[in-house]
Amino acid sequence: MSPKATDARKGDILRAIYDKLFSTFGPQHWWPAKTPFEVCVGAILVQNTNWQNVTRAIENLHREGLLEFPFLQRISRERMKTLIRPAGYFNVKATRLKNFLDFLAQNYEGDLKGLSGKPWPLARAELLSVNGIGHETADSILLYALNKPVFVVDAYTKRLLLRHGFIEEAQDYTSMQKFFMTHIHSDPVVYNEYHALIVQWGKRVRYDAREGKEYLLRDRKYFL
DNA sequence: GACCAGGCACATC
DNA sequence: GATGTGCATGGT
Repeated sequence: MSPKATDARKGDILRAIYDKLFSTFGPQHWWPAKTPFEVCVGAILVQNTNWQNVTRAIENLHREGLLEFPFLQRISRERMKTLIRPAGYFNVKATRLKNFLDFLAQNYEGDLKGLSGKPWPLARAELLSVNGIGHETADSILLYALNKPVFVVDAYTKRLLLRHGFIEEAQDYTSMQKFFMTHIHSDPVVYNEYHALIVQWGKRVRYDAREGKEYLLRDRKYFL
């Protein structure tokens, strides 16, 4: 894309990519969780880890009946570590989960509705103040647990923006998020689907430098 | 055995 | 402010 592409043009391309991804991969039905609380737990456990490992940890918690705030909040750090072990980084993630649970307990009596009732920029700032919750985790919670119109940026998102020439070099999280949120109308349903589709894109699509095109891993057909 | 996967905080310069 | 490093499991 030419650096001089107008903002309107960039928006058009961004929407065209969405359409192509949706027609290729279909609705993603994110977040794969039963409750908003489970989304929060998953959002912390998935940090720098593949989702399959997280599902093992979630299953452990579910089997023990711990996927509800009052029960999870009560268990020891050691038991937490044992149960979430398959998600990797279990020492740091146990601490981060505890930090999040303490935050919920101290400010909202363990009820996500209290957090959800606040304007999302405020809720976002509060989440970011929790040690172990960074931009992506906070935004995943806001979008996928609380249904707020916040775009989630991840490593795949950055790759897509670079690949398609929307940006020329890596930019910080906030600017990449702003890019999507200024070009795609504010809608949690669309933001939900777009981010999930970008993750599919990252997993299922590779770049052929010789052809300068992308192809689907499943059949090597060219794509985008 | 190397590399990767839906980050984040902290140390160091 | 930029860059480097530790954290850990399970699949390919």
